[in-house]
Amino acid sequence: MLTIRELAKQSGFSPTTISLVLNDSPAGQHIPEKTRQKIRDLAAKLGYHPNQFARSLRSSRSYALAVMVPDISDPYCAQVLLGINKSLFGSKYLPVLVDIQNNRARFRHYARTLLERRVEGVIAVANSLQLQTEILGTLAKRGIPVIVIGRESTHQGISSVSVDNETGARIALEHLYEKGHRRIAFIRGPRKVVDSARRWRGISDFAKSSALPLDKKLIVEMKDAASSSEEGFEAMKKLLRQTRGFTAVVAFDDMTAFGAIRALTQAGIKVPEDCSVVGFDDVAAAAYYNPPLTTVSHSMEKLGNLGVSIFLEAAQKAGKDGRILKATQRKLEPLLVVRKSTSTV
Amino acid sequence: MLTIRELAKQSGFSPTTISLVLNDSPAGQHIPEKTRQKIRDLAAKLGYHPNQFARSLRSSRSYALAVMVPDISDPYCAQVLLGINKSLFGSKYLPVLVDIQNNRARFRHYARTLLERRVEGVIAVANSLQLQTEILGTLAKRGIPVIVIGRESTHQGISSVSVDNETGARIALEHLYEKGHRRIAFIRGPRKVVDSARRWRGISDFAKSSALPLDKKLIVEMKDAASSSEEGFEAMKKLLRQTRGFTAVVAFDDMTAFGAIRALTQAGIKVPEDCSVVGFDDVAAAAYYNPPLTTVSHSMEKLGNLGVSIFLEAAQKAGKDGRILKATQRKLEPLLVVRKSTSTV
DNA sequence: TTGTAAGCGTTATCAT
DNA sequence: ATGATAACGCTTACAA
Repeated sequence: MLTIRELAKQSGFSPTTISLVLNDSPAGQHIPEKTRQKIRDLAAKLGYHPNQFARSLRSSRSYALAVMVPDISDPYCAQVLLGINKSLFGSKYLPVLVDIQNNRARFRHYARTLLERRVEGVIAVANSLQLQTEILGTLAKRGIPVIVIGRESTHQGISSVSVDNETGARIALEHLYEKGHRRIAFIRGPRKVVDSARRWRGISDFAKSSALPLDKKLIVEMKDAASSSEEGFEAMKKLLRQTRGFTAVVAFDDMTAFGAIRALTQAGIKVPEDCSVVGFDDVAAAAYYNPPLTTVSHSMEKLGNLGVSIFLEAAQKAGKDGRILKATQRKLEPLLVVRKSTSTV
Repeated sequence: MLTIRELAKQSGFSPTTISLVLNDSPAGQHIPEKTRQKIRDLAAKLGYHPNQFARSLRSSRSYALAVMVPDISDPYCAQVLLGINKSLFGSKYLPVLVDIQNNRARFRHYARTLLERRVEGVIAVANSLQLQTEILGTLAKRGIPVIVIGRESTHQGISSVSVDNETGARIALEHLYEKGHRRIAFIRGPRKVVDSARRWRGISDFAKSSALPLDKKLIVEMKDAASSSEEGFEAMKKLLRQTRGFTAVVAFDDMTAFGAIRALTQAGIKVPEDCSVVGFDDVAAAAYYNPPLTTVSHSMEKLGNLGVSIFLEAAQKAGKDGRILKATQRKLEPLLVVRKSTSTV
């Protein structure tokens, strides 16, 4: 492998000069263009690449960003990852993927590993369960920027990028209301999940302000977060057993909506002709579901983008003055995407 | 940060002894248990972690495995990633995620970066287009184990884990045949995509051996690989414009099947009552689609597992005798997963 | 049984 | 304007 010393020999300049040129170091301001050219040309010709290990050892920087996801096969994660990758391209950072598998032990294990590897930051896609904060806190305390995606962080020193759940739920309901729906059913998220409460507040606020009655018979609550599609399916079946007196459903999220739609179709109820359905998230499959799902989009890609830009800023600051950037909280406004699963009464 | 030298001072032993103990080096066989204990205890107490940068510099090993995907938001990739991550857990390797975005320029860019970072291997999820081989070849030539997932590699020095497409297509068709279907339509994959031809061979072989006529009117070919769901939708609409004389469809893959189902539903044709549909891949969404899709599963998770085990073996060999393991080709037998999108005539 | 010292490749400091 | 040198922290051949 070609080293800078070898390059020095071949070019007749010293390693120092070469390093200064190749890194455009401010300390090498005075090196004449002619020298620079010679060095650059030779480096290119010989295919010289600085050894990252040596660099890292010198600078104690890994140029690695850890991306933690609760479960890689969750389509929600995939979109966020997309955003992260796009934003990271062009920077000198490479993402290290860490899949927690919704598992506490793995979480601990990886937290250690990441420390040892000296990753320069961690972007963690929020788990529906709240496992994370404590361990992430450990990382943050060690001076590593931690950014949580998808949930507001209360913890000092942890940044977050999340969605305005309240507004999201409100515009979903508003859409149905405007389409003339008055008998609307709800599949609420599990109590444990933080988002549930917020979304429900959006619902009840809108209901109050528009004098829409919320019938308890039309409200089902999900049990836990695993396989929301199955849960949506069951919830809808339960709903249908009790009553058919509704013309629309607000589902907790897209996966729930998918399950609900299946149950409706199976019961011979057509979506959207006989019953409208709205989801939340705008997961990729929403666009090609049968029928394509009207849903609240909060551009998970954008969540990822924002997460990266917070990280990049923190990393830069850290490199400069060795100080730690204080945590940032950002919130994204959601948007309704109207597809084929909703229609007028 | 605590160094081995500091630990040496505190313990009264030399850095050498400490290194030998902490790494269970064969060279340190003769160190008595008592010393070992003392050292281990102190290291644990002080929370000593060896600096990976220094280690890497010494050993020129990065303990990083690059995972290249054509498009992270493709559900096919997600499943493979899951398998890779699961298999990598417990090893000392961490996956570096590289999303090519179906883009040649990015591919080149990342190939360079990965070389510089000295990743110890590359697992590349096959692109539907054939961009890859040349650049991957460059990596392989440099002695980095390259494993392609999802397509047979012809290139010397590149390993691969792929699916028996022929068998897969055959069992899909066979299933419909056994359910009594005789007028069967086909949405063929794009010509460019290698898998298309293989799957079609499986189809025509079965047709021949069972005297099933293949009616040209019932065969549509897709144009390119982008957004196969949309293409499936269009293909089915085209099919329906020409004729309705079929009771079942074999789609190129799951995404195509999703599109086809949407078109059928939209035309008032019920799946599976009026028309059966089979897919290929068993993407996650297949399980919760409306209706849940009968499809050929080739456990992409397992593809990922196998890819990792090939890599791990190669990496170990490389570490030992510095030699490069010769490329391995593996093929997985697919399996039919019967769900709700197919029924008897 | 344990310790000394060299070297991995880079870059920052200081000298020329 | 350019170069010599030391240091980053670890491992390992060799010495004691």
